[in-house]
Amino acid sequence: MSRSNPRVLSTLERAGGFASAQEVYRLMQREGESIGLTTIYRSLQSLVNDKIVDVLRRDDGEAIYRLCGEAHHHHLVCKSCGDTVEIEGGAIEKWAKVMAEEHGFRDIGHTAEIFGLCAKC
Amino acid sequence: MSRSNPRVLSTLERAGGFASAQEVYRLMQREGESIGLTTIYRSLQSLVNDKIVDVLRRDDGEAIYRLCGEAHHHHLVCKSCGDTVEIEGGAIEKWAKVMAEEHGFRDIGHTAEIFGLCAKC
DNA sequence: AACGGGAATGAAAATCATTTTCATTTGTGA
DNA sequence: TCACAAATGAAAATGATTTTCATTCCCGTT
Ligand SMILES: [Zn+2]
Ligand SMILES: [Zn+2]
Ligand SMILES: [Zn+2]
Ligand SMILES: [Zn+2]
Repeated sequence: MSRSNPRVLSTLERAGGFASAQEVYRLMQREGESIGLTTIYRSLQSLVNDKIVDVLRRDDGEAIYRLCGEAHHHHLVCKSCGDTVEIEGGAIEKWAKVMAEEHGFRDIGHTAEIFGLCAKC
Repeated sequence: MSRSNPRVLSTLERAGGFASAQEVYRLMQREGESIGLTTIYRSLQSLVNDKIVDVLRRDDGEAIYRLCGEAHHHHLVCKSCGDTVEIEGGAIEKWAKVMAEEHGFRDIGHTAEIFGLCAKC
């Protein structure tokens, strides 16, 4: 596998930590950086593998990459404008544990996302 | 706009109420039905507009259409053998609603999955 | 410095779901 | 029967993502 090109991560940060591969590409072009789209896809994929960014899907199916902090959290995402709020899992954390025990599962993780329309949309 | 071709809805039901457009197409072909892919996309879109089916996204970005009224549930998946258990959302359902309200989001949906190692693995 | 091999890069082609175009067929009411 | 709108689907277009593959870059060794 390949390692992430640092300029890609840097651009994702500059984009507000939330963008599609195509958007990162256009942004870098606009700023005069010379890079291939392929490298952007590869770098983002590598960042996902390393759990440095999350990947979600827009309503239209395009993948959006989001820089994630260390702390475990969940997302509230606007279906229309892509605005994202990091939220606490609250009751989910216990729910996951209880459900897993109940069915004999161990070594668990979980994902939970909420999608909807934000106040502006 | 166009109205939904009834054979498409019937096929989606027969598929367990959960399939992509391409899967509906392949299923109808296998059963000897003559229909164009375009009509399937149009019909599914129309069913979505009429709120007869939901549309979600697979991890790979492909749209999957789900008959509304299918019981809402979540999954507990084994990372190793792929075994899957359908589970109730429990506290999650209220969590999603509360979190959304708190941030001014409306018209929401959510996803939540737990993954781990099952008893056999 | 010259060499060599593996990693990184990116242009171009391939893939694949979905949408658009547009010519043809079908249904329906006057 | 006629006219006309809606429905259909083949084919082309679109657009994101992946694959291919030749070239370039990096780095340690001779
Ligand atoms: Zn919004
Ligand atoms: Zn959590
Ligand atoms: Zn298992
Ligand atoms: Zn739920």
